[in-house]
Formats: sequence, C-alpha cells, structure tokens
Amino acid sequence: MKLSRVGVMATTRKRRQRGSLTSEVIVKAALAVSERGGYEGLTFQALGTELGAHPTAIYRHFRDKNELMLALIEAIHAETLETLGAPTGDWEGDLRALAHAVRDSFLRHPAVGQFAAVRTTRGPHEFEIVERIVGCLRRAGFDDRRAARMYRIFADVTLGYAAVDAGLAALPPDIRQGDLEAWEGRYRSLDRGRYPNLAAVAEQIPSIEDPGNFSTALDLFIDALRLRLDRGAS
Amino acid sequence: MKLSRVGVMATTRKRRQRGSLTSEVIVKAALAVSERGGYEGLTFQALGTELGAHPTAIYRHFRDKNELMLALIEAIHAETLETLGAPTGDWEGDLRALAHAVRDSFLRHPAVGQFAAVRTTRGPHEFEIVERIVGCLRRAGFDDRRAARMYRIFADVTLGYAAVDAGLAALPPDIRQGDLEAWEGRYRSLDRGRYPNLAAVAEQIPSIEDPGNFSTALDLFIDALRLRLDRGAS
DNA sequence: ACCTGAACACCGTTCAAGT
DNA sequence: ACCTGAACACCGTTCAAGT
Repeated sequence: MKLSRVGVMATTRKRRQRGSLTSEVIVKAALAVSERGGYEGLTFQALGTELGAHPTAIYRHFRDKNELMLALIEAIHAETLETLGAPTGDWEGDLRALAHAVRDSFLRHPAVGQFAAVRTTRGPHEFEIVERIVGCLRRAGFDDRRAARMYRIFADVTLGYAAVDAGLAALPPDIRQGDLEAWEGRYRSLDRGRYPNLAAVAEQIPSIEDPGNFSTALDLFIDALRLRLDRGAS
Repeated sequence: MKLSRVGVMATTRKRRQRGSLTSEVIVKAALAVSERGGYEGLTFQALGTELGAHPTAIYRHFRDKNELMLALIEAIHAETLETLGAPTGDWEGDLRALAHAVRDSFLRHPAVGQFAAVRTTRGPHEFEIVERIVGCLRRAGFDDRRAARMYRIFADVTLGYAAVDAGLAALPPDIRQGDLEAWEGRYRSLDRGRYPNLAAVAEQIPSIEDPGNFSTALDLFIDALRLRLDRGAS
C-alpha cells in the first residue's frame, strides 16, 4: 500500500474483503457519510474510506453519482415507510402522519433529502408513498381526476417544504449560522419608515427552523382540501 | 499569454480594461452564465471567461462563492420586484401576483433559484418582498401575531415550491429527461394489485412541470387563509 | 470477476508576483 | 490598487493493470 496519495487509503479502518461490496452496503455507508459531512462531504473518496475500499470500486455498482443519489433517495423513502404504521383509514390523520414521516426522514439525512423533492427514483418505495397519498385522497372522497390533481399539489408542497428544511440543515455550519443570525438580528432592526409592515411583525415571525411551521402548513392544506370536499363537485 | 493552461483565457472574447470590474458587472455575467450552463456551469473559470478577466479577479469583489451566491439571489429578488407593479390594495390578487413573480424569476435563473428558498440574502430586495407579503396579510385582516405566522408559512410554501420548480429546470438535460420519462412511462404501467390507488389515477396526474400546479397550490393556500379570517379571532 | 492505481480534466481558493 | 500566474488540495470519472 502506497502512502504517496495521502488520505485516500491511509485512514482506512479495516480493509474490506473481496466480494463483500454490495449496493446495499454502499447505500448504507453513503447515508452515514452524508449525515456526518453534509453534501460536500459525500464524495467517492470519503465513501471509499468509510467502506474500506478504493473509491472507484463503487463504480462497479453505480454508473455515476446520479445513480447513487437515486438509490439514496429510495433508501430514505424506505425509512419513511418503516417508521410509518399501516394506514388507519382516517385519511386526514394518515396524510399528516405520512407528511411528517417524510420530513423526519429528510431531516435525518439532510444532504440527500434536500434533493429528494426534485428527483424521481422510479423505485418501489417511492411508488408506495404515492400510493398511500392517493389512497388518502380517494378515501377522503375525491374522484379520480381530483385525487390525481390534489396528489400532485400535496406531494409538491409537502416534499418541497421538507426539502427546504433539509437544505437548511445541510448548510455548512458557518453559513447556516450566518443566515440564522441575519434573521434574528438584521430582520429585527429594520427601518420602520421603509418597511413598516415588516417592522411591525418582525419580532413575531417564527424562526425558519421552527418545526411548528410544517404542521401549520399541513393544517392549512387539509383545511383547503376539506373545503373543496364540502363544496361538493368532487 | 500562455496557452499551457488550456481554456482558461484562451476563449476570452475581449479583454476587459483595468478598473471596469465591479460587483454589478460580475453579478450580471454570473446570471448569464448560469442561464446557459446550469449550476455546474457556474464556475469561476466560466465566469472569468464571460467577463474577459482572470477567474481569480472575482475574489476582489466577493469573498467566496457563498457571498457571490447571496448577491445573485438578491439580484433575482430585484428582478421580481421590477416585474411587479405597486400593490393594488387587493390583498389576494397582490399575494398571487407576488408569488407568481417570484416563481417566474426563479425559473428565469433556475441554477440560482433552486437555492433561493434555503438562503437569506439579508439584502434590501429580500426585505422588500417580505414587507409586501406581510402587508397583504395585514390588509387581509390578520393581527400582527397571525400575520407573522402566516407570513412564515406563505413564504416557505411559495419559495419552496418555486425552488423545486427551479431545481427541476436546472437539472442537466439528460437527467431531467430520464426523470420525466419515468413519470410518463413507468408510473403508468404499474402493478394494479400492488398499487391499486396509484394505478387508478396515474394517467390523470398532472405533469410535475405543469405550471397550473403552482396556481392551484396558491388557490388552496388562499382558501385556507380566508377560512381562518372567516372563523374570526383574525 | 472484482478491485486498485494512475491519469485526466476539472473544481474553489490562496498568495506571491506583475503592472 | 488592480489583476494575473502558479500552486494546492481537492472533485468525478475512465481505463489499463493487478489478483
């Protein structure tokens, strides 16, 4: 083992034995790495070190980083479903539970979760999550056309919100710190003449990291769904 | 001029004259570059070429890529405000117009827009957008506490949704193509036994790129706001 | 068949040197 | 004062070579 290329294999914990490298092992290691080092820490070199294998050995299981990313998102969806019980039949409660489970999974792996709303994994766990959402909406009383449309909006809003939360959590600590301080500092000392409305309420704006925001957004969404059901024509 | 480092200065259009490099010029060039090459195309080298200057000359105006990014987001917010008339006093129409203007700006510069929901620029244009949203909510009849909370949700939902749309538009063309085809292909040929609800509605799910989705999401949100106003307790 | 080593064409960033 | 050149420590990815 050469030491000229410092760091690549130098800090290897244990050397992996031939044939033990599988997609599952790689996905698991990648989630662990991303949890520690954020997205910019999730590199093939770091992953190789984590695995006790050469960085390029990963290419035997994933064509490129994009394919690995999709597998990681699928793994997150799998986690979401694991932490979630079977549907209870209460469409509203089930929708809420699903949305919260999705967000929790994204936040558990923010470096991956921040991209999960934009990509489609085209995998079974993703299908299953969609299946569940559509199931809730149909049980609520929406006809197929309406259920399909509402599914799209619900998924985009929920995953989008969760992805923003994940993106925030995935920021490098110093940058995140700076952003948070801006909200707490600069936003509360603005020119009342120039920003009268903002100045009036600034102190009462919940932190962008307040977990209650997501719940309130869900409340609003479900209120709106109920309203459409009451109006009939669904 | 050496040619050993291929490409860096080789394709320079015109050489910039000393002293003409300002933050404004750099921001404008960066938005142009990002429009063409997506996020992975937005590099200091590409920006240097666009500017007719050495890549590292940019560091005289921005400490690092993070600072440049914040300036770019501010520039996008400035564009949003430019395309937007003065508030009309109709809180609902104004909110809608604002949300659409934000999304349009994000989509005009997707490589930057996809990050805009997560970061805070702490700049005057960002303040102005917040000011306007809060203004709409107060005019609608929300008291300060409620207006502050609803602002947070509205901003997160709207910017989050727009950022997802931008992220989609910013995907490298081949990857984006693959994702879209998955929605149109695989999602419509699923096992009806395993995914009964999804299979029933799959054909009717709007495309993830359908611009009507955002409008519908806004409709739902504003319905929910009205409901809370009607319920009293402002 | 499975993995490594070496190389390639890039990145962002620092800093001494030029004008 | 403003900008460039060269260097540093990284990236993802390809491919010939080893076992």
